[in-house]
Amino acid sequence: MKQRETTIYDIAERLGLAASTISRGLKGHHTVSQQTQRRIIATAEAMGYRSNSIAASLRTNSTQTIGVIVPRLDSYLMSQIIAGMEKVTSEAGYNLLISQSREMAANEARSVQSMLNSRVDALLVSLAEHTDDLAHFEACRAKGVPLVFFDRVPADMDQLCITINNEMAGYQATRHLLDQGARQIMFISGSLRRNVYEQRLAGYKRALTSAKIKFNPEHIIINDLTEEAGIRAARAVVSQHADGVVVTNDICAAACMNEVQRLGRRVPQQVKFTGFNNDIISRQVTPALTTINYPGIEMGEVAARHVLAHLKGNVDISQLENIVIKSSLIIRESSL
Amino acid sequence: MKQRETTIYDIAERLGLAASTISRGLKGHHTVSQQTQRRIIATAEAMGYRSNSIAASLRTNSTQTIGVIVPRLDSYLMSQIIAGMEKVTSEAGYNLLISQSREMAANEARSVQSMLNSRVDALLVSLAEHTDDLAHFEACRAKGVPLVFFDRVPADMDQLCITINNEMAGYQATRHLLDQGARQIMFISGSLRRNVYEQRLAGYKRALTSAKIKFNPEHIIINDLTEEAGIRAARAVVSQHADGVVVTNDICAAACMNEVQRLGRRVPQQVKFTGFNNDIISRQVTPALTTINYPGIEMGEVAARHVLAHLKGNVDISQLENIVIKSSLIIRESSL
DNA sequence: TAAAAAATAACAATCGATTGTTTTTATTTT
DNA sequence: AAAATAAAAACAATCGATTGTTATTTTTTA
Repeated sequence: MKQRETTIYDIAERLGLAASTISRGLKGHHTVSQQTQRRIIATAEAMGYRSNSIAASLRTNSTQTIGVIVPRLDSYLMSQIIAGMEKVTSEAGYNLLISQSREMAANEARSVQSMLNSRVDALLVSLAEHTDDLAHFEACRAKGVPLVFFDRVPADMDQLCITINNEMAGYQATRHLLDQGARQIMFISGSLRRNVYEQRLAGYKRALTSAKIKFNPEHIIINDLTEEAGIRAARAVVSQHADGVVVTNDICAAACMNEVQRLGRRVPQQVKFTGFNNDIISRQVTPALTTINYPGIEMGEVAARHVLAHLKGNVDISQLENIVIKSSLIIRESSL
Repeated sequence: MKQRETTIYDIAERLGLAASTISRGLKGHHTVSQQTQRRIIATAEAMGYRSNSIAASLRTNSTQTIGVIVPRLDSYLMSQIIAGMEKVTSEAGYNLLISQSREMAANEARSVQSMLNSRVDALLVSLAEHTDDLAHFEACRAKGVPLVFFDRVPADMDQLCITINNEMAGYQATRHLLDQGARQIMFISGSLRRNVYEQRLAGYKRALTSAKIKFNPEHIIINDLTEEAGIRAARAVVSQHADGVVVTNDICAAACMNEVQRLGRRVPQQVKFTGFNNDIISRQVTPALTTINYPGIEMGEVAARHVLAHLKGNVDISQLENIVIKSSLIIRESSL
């Protein structure tokens, strides 16, 4: 039972003015006298008037809304990124329309469509694991809707991408374990279809090469980086006699490390671990987990700020290719 | 540089039909012949037509959008709840407009206004810590916008609320520690202005009473439940010679428990801990943390399903007062 | 004081889809 | 074949705010 809402026409009628005058009066346009403005605002207030953004959007062709599509919402990193975006956009008067692909390309495509139908002013996207065809983003270009990728970005698309230096982070984590004396270093990662994992692997390989250690494909485990996956991976860590493990996610790393200890290996003495993201869990697990600081909130803020600047016309994101947020290795007991 | 979009008028012109026929044809209305429908759909496809939801919303007075306001987005529990909501609503063709109050009543009020301006079909809210005046929700009632609270709900508002049984959970956690022999049990909690904490405290007190233990106000610590707060609280736990600690959040509990161990107390032998939420961290910390399973995803799903059912007219939420999601104590090593 | 200039406010089209009503066309029935 | 009915499509108003243009006051200037 939606009530009929008060409109500018109602106010106009009450005051014996034209609707256009109400519209201008409400936003302090100089062609409406101060006195009339005060009357309009007072009456609007009294009548419980609330501007209908839908009508305004239709007319102005701008919704003050930004669409966000992430692989999954129930992840600490993603929630940090979104929190950063929300802070920046809400301060600028923009709303956030959010959806999750749940790692499926079909859902992602549906979301893009739906958001374009909702006429979002811009789109911020982190790719689903199973997205390989990027055709569903073509519509953004066609409609002129700014598109920015973050974290999980496409390999070859002429579009602004916000990432950390994943290759470097993978290198640093691996290099650190090598420096600590590890020689049989395993690498546990999410699907290599996604840049974040593929590049971390590249960094891992580079570190091995730099230490003149031959890459062993058996040392690579690809899974979904959940707790359960970490526990499963622990058996391989033990059976492969690994003395170091680079995991591309703290949750999986923590679970794996705990299970490895349960299986009788001592961490860090026998097996050293590094994780990824600097999740809270990395600080509270025993031993504390060496990890890569991933500034999620900042990534969200940067992505949002660039999109807003582009919408204001201050920046042209089509002139930008890549923005790299600074990450860093945080060394804790799990690798010493 | 937004392109001009294809409209039903463009399609109408191309086919020599009326716009109304295009509109009906696109949604398979029976007054448009099968053959014409096929022609319309094919042409729409060819012209890259995308329905403008804004225009439709204006006309139909329904946006297929649900607003969500949470105290903060970067919390694992909240992200689980939102994930549950997103799953249910997206399957029903609804979008989610999300904002965070960052625990401030003013932001919350602003979000309500903004969402009403955006004409959301319904509103799902979890209260900010500092909200005591609920006047900003009055507008929802006035406009007839369905309003459902979850997790952090108002004490006295005639509105549907989705919660767990916080009193019972607080009782169970405390009772369990008592059963394990603890007698000096501290209670670490967020602001008692919010039902979730106030009721857990009530459960704590009831458990003490049931064991004929006098309530000691010095055993209550109120903080913001962060890691840092947990670490700070650890000193009090030690100095008060507590042998049991009920913490209303796993992150704070894990941090506190770790710090208490660092300070030389043995857990669970000397001090037993229980947390809240069944966060991943509760499983990975050492010793594993006894906690209350808080089904966040399910809470989000239930909230969303009820709102959708109400919008469809299948349920009248104004006839419902409270829906309690089942929670349960999960016993792990930290309390044995 | 009349004309020019400036300040206010009204007029009217527009954004794009929806939907009740009417008209036209096609199909049945007698 | 004419009348009655059904099917298909057109017409036109509507949702509520915005904005370019025009009209009316008011103020200033000559």
